[in-house]
Amino acid sequence: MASIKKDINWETKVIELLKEKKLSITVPRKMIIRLLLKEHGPFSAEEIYNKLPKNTCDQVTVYRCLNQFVETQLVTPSYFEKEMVLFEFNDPHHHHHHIICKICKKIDSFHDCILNKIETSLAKKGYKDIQHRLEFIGVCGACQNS
Amino acid sequence: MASIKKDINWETKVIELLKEKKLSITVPRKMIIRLLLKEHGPFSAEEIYNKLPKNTCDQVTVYRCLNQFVETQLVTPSYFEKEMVLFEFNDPHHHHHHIICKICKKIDSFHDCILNKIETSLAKKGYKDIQHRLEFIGVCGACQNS
DNA sequence: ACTAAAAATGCAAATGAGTTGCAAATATAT
DNA sequence: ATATATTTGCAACTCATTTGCATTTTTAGT
Repeated sequence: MASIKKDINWETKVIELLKEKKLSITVPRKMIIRLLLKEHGPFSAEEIYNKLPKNTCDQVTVYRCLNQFVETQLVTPSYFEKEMVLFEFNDPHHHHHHIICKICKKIDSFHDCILNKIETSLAKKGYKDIQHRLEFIGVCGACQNS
Repeated sequence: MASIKKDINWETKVIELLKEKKLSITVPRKMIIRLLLKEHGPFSAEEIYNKLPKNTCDQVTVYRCLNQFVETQLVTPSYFEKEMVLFEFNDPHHHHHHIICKICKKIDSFHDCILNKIETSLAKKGYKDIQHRLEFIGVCGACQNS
């Protein structure tokens, strides 16, 4: 009973999100968004595909959906390394960043957002040899009228 | 005369850098480092290959060299998008970050390094709809003794 | 609801940046 | 100068992601 109710709530929430972004409501889209809401990644496209119930959809569909979600900013991609794009639900109320271990590749996240504060907080967590990558993405003056 | 002298200086500087990183001195390595010192990227592996004088080396060698340079931190990679890794000489005295235009993909760089300051400075430069990606890379506690 | 038009999906095939194996060439150390 | 180790070129390969097209599902209009 409780779980049915809970699923109905997920369904409603997910449909709302898709409508907000003007994306049509399809089974694969709903399943992927629900997964990303329930489990907090970041996950690769392949991990997402594997986490979906068998026969939910083709792997190609996962790629297509994720691309659309990124375009509509429903989902945020992180580019840690070559061939390592990880996706996460984009919740503006839980803005955060990640740290990846160079060796074991485990990813941890933190909610600080000023660089020096961050480095201190990461050092306290036991990380050594910390580097960072900071990239901004925007629309330049020249492209604003096109 | 002046240009020969200048080239000799480049040669010396480049050899010094390679030795510092304990990399053997080869023609392709020297050429790639010299290019990255002379022109400030960031450049893709392909761009680098094309900028090298014809027949300097194979494209595979460019990939191999760049990977070694990244490993030894002689060069810094930026991951703006999937399949878009850009390389730059890593000069600790000119620490900076980039902004890419979502539309035209032109890359600009800036030297501020506190997030709010940065966003203000980018807005002054005329960018709109600014997002950022900040990732940290380090060695976690568990991996420090392995 | 019913139907036509639009959009999304599955499958198979293609793409393409980056990697790998191996023999030949080059660099390093003694 | 010679032996050993490293790097390079070439060709073939890999593998995540994309694309084309026929089929299915969704949406919007009546």
